[in-house]
Amino acid sequence: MPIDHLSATFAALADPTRRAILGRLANGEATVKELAAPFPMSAQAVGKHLRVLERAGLIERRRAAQLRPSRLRAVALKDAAEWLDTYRAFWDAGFDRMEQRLRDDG
Amino acid sequence: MPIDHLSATFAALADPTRRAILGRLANGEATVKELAAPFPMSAQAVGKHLRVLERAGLIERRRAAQLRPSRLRAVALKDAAEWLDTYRAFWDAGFDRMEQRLRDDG
DNA sequence: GTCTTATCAAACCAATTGGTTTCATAGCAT
DNA sequence: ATGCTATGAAACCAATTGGTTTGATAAGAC
Repeated sequence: MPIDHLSATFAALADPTRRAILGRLANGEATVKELAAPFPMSAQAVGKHLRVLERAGLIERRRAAQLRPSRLRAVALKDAAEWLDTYRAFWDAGFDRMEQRLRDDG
Repeated sequence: MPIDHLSATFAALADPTRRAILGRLANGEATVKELAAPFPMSAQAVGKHLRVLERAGLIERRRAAQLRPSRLRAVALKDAAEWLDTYRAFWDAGFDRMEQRLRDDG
């Protein structure tokens, strides 16, 4: 298990089910059962995905009666986005290597 | 193994060694041995990381004598960055849920 | 030609992942 | 009280991961 925050974030995003869950939570809170509905898997499996997302800081969960609604913590995506942003200049200008960029700038 | 491109990309980025390799390649081509030097692991282990990066489209490799220099393909990060960008508005404005954002906009 | 270097490939291993099933528990409904 | 519903927890399993070691191969160096 990766101990650094960035690795945990990217690992959490490396699963289409988890990305879909985040997409659903962008519309607001949802319970485990609601989140599981679209997927061909048990609610327990979705519960495991939620735990991965929670450990990565990407969601928060609260207690409401016997329900455990999750909600998005989008700010946890910030570091990942910033890491990628350091490479944006490379592909935006069609350069894959910094040396090329420096050469053409000079 | 995830078949979708986005999952493969995020999975490739979910390892600090691989992110460091990409950082090194931002300065230009490097051989397996050069890339392995900073890490406390065998060149074979780094070779495996390179294969992961290659399958994700994040690097390209060529043959030069007995060397196999790798170079960055930054454009392969574009989709991942765009996925994250769809959430940027959430944390930029301090909102974690779209419903809040819509409510405040209205 | 022989040696050395750089790399890949394969076998192996422990730990992790992503799913299942089963059981336990908490709380609403009747 | 009794039962149903939502969820968590644990045991289990197959596949994957990230490393190792060993052996093969390809190409430059002497």
